[in-house]
Amino acid sequence: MVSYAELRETGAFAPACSTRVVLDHVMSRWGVLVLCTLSDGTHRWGELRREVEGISEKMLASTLRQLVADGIVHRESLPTVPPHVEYCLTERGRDLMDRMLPLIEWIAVRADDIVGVASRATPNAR
Amino acid sequence: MVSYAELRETGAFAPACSTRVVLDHVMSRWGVLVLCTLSDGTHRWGELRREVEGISEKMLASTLRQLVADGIVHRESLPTVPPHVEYCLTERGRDLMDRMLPLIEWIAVRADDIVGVASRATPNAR
DNA sequence: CGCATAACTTACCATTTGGGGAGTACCTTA
DNA sequence: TAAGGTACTCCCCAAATGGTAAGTTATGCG
Repeated sequence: MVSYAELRETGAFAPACSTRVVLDHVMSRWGVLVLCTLSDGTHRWGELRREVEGISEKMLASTLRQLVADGIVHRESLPTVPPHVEYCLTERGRDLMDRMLPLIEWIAVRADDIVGVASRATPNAR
Repeated sequence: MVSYAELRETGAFAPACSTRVVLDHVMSRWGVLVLCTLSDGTHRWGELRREVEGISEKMLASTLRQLVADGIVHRESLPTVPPHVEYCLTERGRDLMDRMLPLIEWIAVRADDIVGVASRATPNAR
């Protein structure tokens, strides 16, 4: 188990480093949602479009392209007409989601509470 | 331990829900970096500005304002001249970072490999 | 014949994001 | 009296983000 401080000293968080790039891919607004959905199993394009509510075709396409290029998501195109394309996590993707899901769950459970603090804007809160 | 599928069924990931709002605050480009730095202990404004390389004053201010409003970061202003302001994680923030740091570390360790896959574009990788 | 279907891509345009730099407040020190 | 240090806020503008809608490809079906 490495600490954040140790990693920082290795230069792992410099302005244009690979860590920041991966962070941007994986923790982007739509990236997180797509990955969570895929953590549930293989999904087709159309299913992802429906399940990740609010995503546009453009963003779904570019998000998936990025995650596939990063080796986190696997794309399988079945040679049927009309085309069927399936997406699932690679082993690397499953490893990643093993770490991300606990975080997502923690957030989902407490989210109402957290934005509640904000919207009530209680000056003497806590 | 709740699963993503179960959470989804509760409506926890609908388009403008609190989960997505918190996700946006906490997993934003600068939010992650500020939180990681604070997970290392209390920091002053000027220290954060230096340690989170590349952040502008504007973004540091708005990121901190958001995290403070969400009850994740605590702000303490010391009545000295010139002013000293200290930021640290709240208990909620420490809880959050307990979940986030393993993920960050996993990413930092493998980031070179991941973007490497992208630039090499190896079709049979992993 | 021509429409439907699935998974995209492309072009255009509005909104959002975010950088730069000046402004502010306040007391201390030269 | 003037400069300086600290932690901001505000305004303007350029650049990136992302939505909408139309186009594409290939074939089965009414």
